[in-house]
Amino acid sequence: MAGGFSFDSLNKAQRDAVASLDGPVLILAGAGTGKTRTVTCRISNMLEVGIAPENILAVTFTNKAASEMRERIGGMVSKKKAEAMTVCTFHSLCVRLLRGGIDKLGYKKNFSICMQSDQVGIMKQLIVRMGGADEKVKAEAVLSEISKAKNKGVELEDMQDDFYASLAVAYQNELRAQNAVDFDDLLVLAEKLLREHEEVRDYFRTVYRRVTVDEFQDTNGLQMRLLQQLVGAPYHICVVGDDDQSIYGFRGAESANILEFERFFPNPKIILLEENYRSTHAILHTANSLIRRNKGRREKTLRSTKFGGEPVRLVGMPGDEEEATYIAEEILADKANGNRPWEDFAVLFRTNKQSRKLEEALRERKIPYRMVGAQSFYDRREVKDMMAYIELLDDPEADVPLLRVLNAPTRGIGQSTAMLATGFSRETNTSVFRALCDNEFLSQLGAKARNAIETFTAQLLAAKMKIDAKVSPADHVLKEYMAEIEYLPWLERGCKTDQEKLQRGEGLSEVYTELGKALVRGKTLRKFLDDSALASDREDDDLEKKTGATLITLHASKGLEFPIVFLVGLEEGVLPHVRSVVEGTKDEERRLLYVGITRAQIKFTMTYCTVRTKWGKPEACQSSSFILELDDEHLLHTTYDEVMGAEASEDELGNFFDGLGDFLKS
DNA sequence: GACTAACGTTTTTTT
DNA sequence: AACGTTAGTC
Repeated sequence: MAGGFSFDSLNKAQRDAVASLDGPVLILAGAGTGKTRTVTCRISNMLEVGIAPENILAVTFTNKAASEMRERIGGMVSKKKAEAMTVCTFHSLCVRLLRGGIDKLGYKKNFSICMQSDQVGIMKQLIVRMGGADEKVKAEAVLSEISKAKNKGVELEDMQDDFYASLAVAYQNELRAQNAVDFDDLLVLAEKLLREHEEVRDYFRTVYRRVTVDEFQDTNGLQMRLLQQLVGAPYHICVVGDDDQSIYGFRGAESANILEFERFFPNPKIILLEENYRSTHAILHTANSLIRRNKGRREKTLRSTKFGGEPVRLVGMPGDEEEATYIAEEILADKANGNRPWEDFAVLFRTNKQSRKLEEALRERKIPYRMVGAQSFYDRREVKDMMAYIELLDDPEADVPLLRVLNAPTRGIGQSTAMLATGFSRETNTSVFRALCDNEFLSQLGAKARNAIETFTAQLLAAKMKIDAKVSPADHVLKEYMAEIEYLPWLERGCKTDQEKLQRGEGLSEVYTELGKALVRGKTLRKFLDDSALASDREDDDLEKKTGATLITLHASKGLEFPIVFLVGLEEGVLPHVRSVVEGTKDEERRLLYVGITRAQIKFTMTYCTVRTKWGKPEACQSSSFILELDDEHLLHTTYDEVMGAEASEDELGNFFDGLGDFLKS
C-alpha cells in the first residue's frame, strides 16, 4: 500500500521525528529504539507531503546499511518512487559527484579507485625508491598517516615527519600520474569540487534538497565539511545517530559532530529516542551501567519495554579452547531446548583472529555458521588478479593493475625487467604499457624477455579489441583470455590442497558471473570496477542468504540484533585492546562493549579466559577492567568448571586438566 | 627468471 | 600458527 506507515504504530518521539521535515533535525537514537524504522517512515512521509523522490538523498556508511534502508523504504512506497531516490554510502555519493565533474580538478573522468592493496603496493615501491632497499618504514604506517592528514585537511607536505611528508607527496603524484584516487581522495576531491565550483555546488544543492545521514556519530571532519557544502540554507538535513555507539574513532570519526551539531547547522530540532524495544531489562540495565562511565556524552537513558529476563551471564574460562567448547555446547543445548533456528545465535569478538578457535569448535559439532568480516571476496588473490585484468582490458595504460599481473601467471617478465619498464615509463613520461610497446625500450632487452613482453602486449590488445569491437561479451572474452594465458593452471600449481584449488576456481567463476550480470544490466567495465571497489565489504548482502549461527566482530555487529548472543574475550588487552590503553581511547572500547551487549534480545553471555593462545604460545591474561564497571544486579558470575563440570565427559575433563597444567608450567 | 627453503613478523576495528 | 619476505639454488 502507498504511504505504508501509520503514525499509530509509532511512539511519541518517533512520531515527532517523522513529522519534523523542515530545517536541521538531530535524532539521537539509542540502541534498539527503532531508528531505521523512524528514518524510513520519515522519508516515506516526505513523499506523502509531496516532496519529489529525486530530491531525496540518504547517506549511510556501509553498503549493507544502504541496501537495508533501500529495502525498507521499498516496502513502504511505490517501486518507482523508491528507485528515484538516492540511497547510498558517502563514498559512492562522492563517486557520483566526481564522475560528473572531476575533470574540473585536473583528473580524467575515467579515473580509477585504488584499493588498500594497491595503495600498499605503490607505497612499498616508493619507500624503496626514496629510502633505499633496507628502509624499515612500513608502508601501512605511512598510508595511515596520509589518511589522517587527508581527513584532517592537513596538506601532505606539511606532515610532521619529513620523510613521511616526502613519501606522501610522491604517493599523491604517483596516483595523479596514474589518474587514480584512493578512498580518502574520493571525499577530499568531492568536497573540493563542491567548494571551488559554485555551479556544481548549486546544481547538487537543487537536486538533493532533503538530506538524511544515518550513523552520524561515525562521520569525520572531512565528511562533515562535505555535508556543509552539499546542504545549504534552509538546511533540510536530518542526521541520526548515537554518540554511545561511536566506534570508528580510528578512522577519524568525531562524535563531536553529534555533540556539536548545532555549530554546523543552526537551531536544530533535537529528538531523543529512548525507548528500547530490543533487549530484556536485565541486558539493558547491564549495558546502561557500563556506558554511564563515559565522559562527555549526550545524556540519555534507555528504557526497556521488555521486563525481567534471565540474568546476564559472565563465565570465567581456563583457556580459549574451553571458551570455544563451552559456546559450541551452549548453542547445541539452547537449540535443543528452545527449538530455535541457528540464525538466532551470534558470537561476537574484538578481533578477527579470535574466530579461528570458535570456528573449529562449531565445525567439530556440525553447527552451521556464517562468518561476517573475514577475508573479503575482493581481497582474495585470484579475484584481485581478475579485477586487474578487467581494468587492463578497459585501459591497458593503467599502471597499478598492469604491474600487479605483469608476471601473474609467470611469463618470463621478472622483477628486473619490470623495474626497467617502470624506469623507462617515468623517463619518457608515458604509461608502463606504452613502455612495453616501445621499440627503443624493447631493444635494450634480451631476446627472451622481449619475446615474453611482445606476447603479453599482443594478447592483451587482441582481447581488448574483441571487447571494443563487441565481437562477444566482455565476460566471455575475459574467460577466453584467461584460458589463453593459462591463468588457472598456474594458480592451481601454487595450491597445497585440492580444496584450495576448488576455492580458487570458484573465485574465478564468481567474477565471470558477476561481470556477466553487470554487463547484462548495461554497466560498463568501468562501472563494474567502481562498484566492486566500493563494495569492498564482506559479501554482506549474503548475510541474509547464508544460514547458520553468526560469527562477527563487534564493529561489524553494529545495527544487528540476535536473540542469543555470546561475547568472548573480555580480557585486558583484548577488550579493551592493548592499543587503546596506550593511545588513551579506552572510552571507545567501552562503547564497543556497549554495542556488543545491546545486540542481545533475550539471552546474553560474556566470557573471559585465564590463558589465551597467542601466536601459537599460551599466554596468561587478566580479566577485563570493564567487568568491574558492570552493575551486578542482573549479573551471574560463574566459571567453566561450575557450568561444565557436571556434564563434562572424562575426556574433556582430561583436556581441561592438561590445559591447567600447561598454564601452571608457563 | 623460477622455484624452494629458511626466516622473521604478527599489536584492531573498515569505507 | 600462519603468513609474507628474502636469500640461495638451479
